[in-house]
Amino acid sequence: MIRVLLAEDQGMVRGALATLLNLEDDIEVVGEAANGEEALTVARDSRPDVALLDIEMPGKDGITTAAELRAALPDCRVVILTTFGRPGYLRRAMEAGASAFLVKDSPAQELATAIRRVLAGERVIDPALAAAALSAGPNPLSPRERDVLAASADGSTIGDVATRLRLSEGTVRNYLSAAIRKTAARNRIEAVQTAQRQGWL
Amino acid sequence: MIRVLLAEDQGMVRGALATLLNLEDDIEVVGEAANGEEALTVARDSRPDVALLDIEMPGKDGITTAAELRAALPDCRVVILTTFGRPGYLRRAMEAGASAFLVKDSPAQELATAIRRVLAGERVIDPALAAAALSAGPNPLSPRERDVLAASADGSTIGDVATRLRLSEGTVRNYLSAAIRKTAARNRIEAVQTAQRQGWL
DNA sequence: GACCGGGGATGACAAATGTCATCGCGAACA
DNA sequence: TGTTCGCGATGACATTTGTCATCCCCGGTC
Repeated sequence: MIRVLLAEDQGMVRGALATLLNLEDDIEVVGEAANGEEALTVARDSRPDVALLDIEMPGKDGITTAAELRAALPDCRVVILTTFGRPGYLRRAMEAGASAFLVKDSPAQELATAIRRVLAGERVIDPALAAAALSAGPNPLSPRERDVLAASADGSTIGDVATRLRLSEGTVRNYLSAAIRKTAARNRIEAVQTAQRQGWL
Repeated sequence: MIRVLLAEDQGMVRGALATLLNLEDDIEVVGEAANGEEALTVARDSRPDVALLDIEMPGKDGITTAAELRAALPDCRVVILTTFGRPGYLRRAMEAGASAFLVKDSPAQELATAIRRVLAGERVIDPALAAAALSAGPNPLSPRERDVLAASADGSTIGDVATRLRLSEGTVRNYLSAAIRKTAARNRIEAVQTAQRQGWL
């Protein structure tokens, strides 16, 4: 039996996926979690063979969780499951040690297939997505530019961001200007959007 | 047997939910759809007792679909399923003739329960969400303010919006200013965000 | 007929944002 | 040892955005 841990914040989706997986006669869901923290503690107890991690979770996200899980349980393979097939997500997931990267758009039966293939030592990645991730290149934003852009994402004013990040307003403007240039945007709203679309935040 | 139509764009979630529902011995999924248009055509063929509609779908969204479905098949009850429990969504869903409003956060077994209760003539709504929707009041934005705010949501410049909506730049600024005031925001980014959070767009 | 309210517009003004040049500091690096 | 790069800052400047008063037109409605 393949022992699976399932981390997904939406209860209805989590329950449905668990049911789906438990119907497979070689798969058994041995733990469920609604966020990254929970996934780590549950994993330490249940010792799964594969952890299925959603990226978009409150608190600790799936990619961060993947990295910590790989460190804590090196034998446990990680399958990343996400709503958005963003190039930066894929890149970061691979760097965090994931063995597979699935988007929720794909048909349901691919989930069990991917789990089996991962356990056989394979890596499972949508070829089109892999190509997109490679052609998009790495994140061009410096860490600080990322911080500033992320802090601006909620509509905060430059003054707000400066206070929150303990920077001068001029500095914030400079970083934003650089981010806008690097994302080929016309203002920070567009910059935030392209950065998010690429998975750079 | 309760005949259910399932409309949800994410293949993996749709498949899992279908499996979950088919396990119930009084429920049968008689049709699946990945968007609103498809849901309508499938419904005309499969004549479901209940249609389960996701709001966030590409093309025709779940609420619009609900209204058209109620017109085409008056005997078919509508259950709205959504990721976001936004007050405006609930309000619009009810106005579109929905019998139930579920958020995907809630546990999986609530889905089957809700379907049975809806078929028994009940309405199923999370009380906390209902209270939020009532206390939030109706959408304060005029139709045109809504248009302009929605057109600004993607980071377009005022000039862009003016061109797209065939308005003068000054007019766009005026509408945006009004929308900012009504949403108690400090700039249009915040205005867009609160409007989206309330389900006003 | 008078009186709204919404849509659309103009002009003026203040405030916020974006751009650029320039500086200092420190760490990495060839 | 000099060079490069990221971080942080300042000042000046042009542009964009947000606010406000004021106007016109039109379709209700009292």
